[in-house]
Amino acid sequence: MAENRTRYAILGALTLEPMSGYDLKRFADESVAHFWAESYGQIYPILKQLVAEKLIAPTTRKRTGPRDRVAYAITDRGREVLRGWLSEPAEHQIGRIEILLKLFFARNAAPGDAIRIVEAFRGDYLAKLGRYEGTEVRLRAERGDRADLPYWLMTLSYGRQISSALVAWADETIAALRRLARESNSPS
Amino acid sequence: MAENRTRYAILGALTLEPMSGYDLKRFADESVAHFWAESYGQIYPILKQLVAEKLIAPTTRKRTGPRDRVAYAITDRGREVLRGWLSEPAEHQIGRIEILLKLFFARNAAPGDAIRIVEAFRGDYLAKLGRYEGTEVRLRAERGDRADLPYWLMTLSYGRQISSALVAWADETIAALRRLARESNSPS
DNA sequence: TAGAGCATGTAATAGGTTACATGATTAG
DNA sequence: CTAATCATGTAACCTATTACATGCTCTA
Repeated sequence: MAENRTRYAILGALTLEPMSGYDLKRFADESVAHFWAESYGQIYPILKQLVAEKLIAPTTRKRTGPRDRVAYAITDRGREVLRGWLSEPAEHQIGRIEILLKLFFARNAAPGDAIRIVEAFRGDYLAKLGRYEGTEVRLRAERGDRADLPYWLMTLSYGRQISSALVAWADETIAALRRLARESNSPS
Repeated sequence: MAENRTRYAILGALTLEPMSGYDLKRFADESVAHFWAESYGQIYPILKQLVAEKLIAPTTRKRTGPRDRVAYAITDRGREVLRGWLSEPAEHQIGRIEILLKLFFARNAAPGDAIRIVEAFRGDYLAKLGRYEGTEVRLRAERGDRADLPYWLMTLSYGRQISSALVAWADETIAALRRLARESNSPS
């Protein structure tokens, strides 16, 4: 069973600085959103668990906003556990890719449907590609001092390479689908 | 909420021929395994649901093996529902990519760990790449008659392109990690 | 003074995997 | 005879998302 990775995402984020549940969600949304998502429904219960296991500890409350804010800091044991996880190979998920499921059964679809779907897919990834470029520029400018920066850029590069491979695949696939449509219209 | 896609996977498979729950699992394992997985715990309950909704119907039992085997056939309503789903754009999942999470926090890891992990990752995708080539040859030979073949090849191409992009990314990333390690050992 | 953002949390639900139970038959 | 394969199913569990509740404070 895929062990709960949210725990490690939280431990990892807390190595950067102490954060509250709210902070963690914000952090996830702006930094790792392109390959990782977290929801409050996961974060808060797991924060409690981690405190019980002494992997993190609440720091003194601060009043930064309209409400008290409990920031959690990672403990030495927390760092050990994180390091342990980091030393294990990454499980690779089988991943369910919806567009491929549709394409696999596309013979049952109306003629233009498959093409439209792949075109939309292409558009999504082209847009992502643009955003990655932007993020890289911004990261280098704002976070050029961070020792973590090189690692962050590696994750961005992953996104960039996947996206451009998928745009290329979409182009090829759209061409093939058009060919198929022509052939079935005018069977020589 | 991501509507239950297993329903459509089953409906789609039953357009090829009537199948039992057992058959469906086998079919998934050998045809769409590289982008879709199904488990019995999903298949059997959903078969019942689909029967109740009249999207599929049990055919007469056959004795092909040591036990009775109930094959289900898709109904006209089932085909309609499938076509409806096929006409909608594919939702794209945010996807949680574990190796990127590890890399993102890799500054906390022991020196060689990140490199080892990316190397293992590279090996996995290189192996996949080889399997895709094999599958394509086999498919063309065994299923060259199937009208669905062109669609199936498109899903294979996706796998091939993703895999080779990821091998390239891994190469680049391993090089970058080695550079980082050298720099931290001998800070000029 | 209304609404947006801050901040924490929970309950309901969905979607899925794993492990197990059951029992027949066939191949080695 | 024993193990593997055929075949169907279920219960327990895990992970995660969504939607909601609460209530404060700052801004327009």
